[in-house]
Amino acid sequence: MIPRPRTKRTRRVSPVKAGKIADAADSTRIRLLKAAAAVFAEHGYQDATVRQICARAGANIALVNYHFGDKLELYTEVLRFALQAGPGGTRFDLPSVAFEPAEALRRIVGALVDRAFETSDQANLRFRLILNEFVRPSGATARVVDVVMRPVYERLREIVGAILGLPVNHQKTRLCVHSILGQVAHFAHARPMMALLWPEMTMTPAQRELVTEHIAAFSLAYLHAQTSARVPS
Amino acid sequence: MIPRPRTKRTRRVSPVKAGKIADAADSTRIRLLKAAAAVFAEHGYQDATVRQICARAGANIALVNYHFGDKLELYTEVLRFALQAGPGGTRFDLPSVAFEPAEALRRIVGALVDRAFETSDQANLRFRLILNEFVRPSGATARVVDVVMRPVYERLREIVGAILGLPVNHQKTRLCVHSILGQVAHFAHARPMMALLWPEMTMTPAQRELVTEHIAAFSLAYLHAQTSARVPS
DNA sequence: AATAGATTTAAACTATTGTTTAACTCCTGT
DNA sequence: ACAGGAGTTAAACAATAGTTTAAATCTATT
Repeated sequence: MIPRPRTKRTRRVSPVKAGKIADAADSTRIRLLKAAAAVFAEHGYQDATVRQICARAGANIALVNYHFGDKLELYTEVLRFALQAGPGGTRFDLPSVAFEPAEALRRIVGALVDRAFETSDQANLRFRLILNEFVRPSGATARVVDVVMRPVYERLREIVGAILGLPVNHQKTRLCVHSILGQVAHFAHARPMMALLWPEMTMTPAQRELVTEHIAAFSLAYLHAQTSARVPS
Repeated sequence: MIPRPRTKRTRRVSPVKAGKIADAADSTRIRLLKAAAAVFAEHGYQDATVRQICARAGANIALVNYHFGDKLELYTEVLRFALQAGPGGTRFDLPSVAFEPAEALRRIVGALVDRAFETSDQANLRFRLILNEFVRPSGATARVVDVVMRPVYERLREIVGAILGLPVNHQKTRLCVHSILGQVAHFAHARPMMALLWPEMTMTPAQRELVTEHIAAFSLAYLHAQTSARVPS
């Protein structure tokens, strides 16, 4: 897996990088990035193979090293490429601050759940990349967290804090945020297990909406109960 | 990874299997099982290597194939070995039916959380084996589910159903059970991510108790709210 | 003690991984 | 036209994986 460090030679960046040559040159580069995004999202960093990626991109095996140096740099580039706002799409559907907190919570949960089960969508690729990082950190985990996870986390803390009437870094605020994230991650992640325990739950669109509503209601019950019966801890 | 199917030859079982020879024979077998349980629990099925296991057991590399046929059969045997009730311990601390449902829920959550963070304990090995199956099914997933996960799942359905006043296979009952399991799995599983988002949460014993109490309270809020404001769906 | 079978060992084998090499093609600028 | 570099290719390389082999060792029974 980890070959001995040898003469690592990344592509010498062309002096005419942005010139007419760039189009044709970037073509396979982009194809590799797209293929890599799909394969990494499906299998995770460790299980995705360079050959898989190249086959999907219709490129030679050596090209990932030629264009990106090595597999990890390709992965980092995929994250940079896939995690930033797509063309015309907001970064992670962070609901506007205009919504009342409860509605904002519903929307962010809905966005996360939809995203987790949407197939073959770029937004979904993003989500799966993150989910994989959750359980199998890959050396680029810190970047994933900073770029994608933390915004969602901070936004959720604002929303939950607003409902609870507690500061965003209060212990209780954070625990609740993790409870919400945990539910979403579980439904998205434990599918092979759920298929055995609850075969009827196949996450059809209707079931997805049901799950979203459930998670929101399940979470809001506690949040609202805390609001009404306030005992400063 | 998957070598071509050749002449698969498992150990020819000795005719004097239960005789005096068995002790010495089972010795390395048991050592392999214990080492394998630890390594599989730590790294998961795919990432654990036969060489790691044998090194830990102080055994030759060929012995896992000699005694178990192949890696997957060893893993299956580890599950059979590790997942059944240990000497003098109940299977999964399923709380007695004597407790009132809310207390039973607290206890089962507490047992799961403790188990998830207890280090170097056999019960913890069990739990980690299961957690790994959650996210990276290994071909023995069905067995893990049947032997370990399903009892917890069924028990939780009884408890939640009792609080909700709904049958165990009602949709809402199942959704709530998954919300609870999801929270536990999340706190147990997303530690590398949580270390980045919430560095202070290091799951000390005190924090574990806090998390347990939180998950129970968070979940019971919804369950109790549903009980009081019943609207048949 | 001797023998037969069970167990253990070191080494090899096969497949797959990421990576590198050297030749080759193609295009561009002079 | 042609020199030169960017891009591409097939092949090989090194490391590691699980597995197998054939010989050595051990052990229990005769």
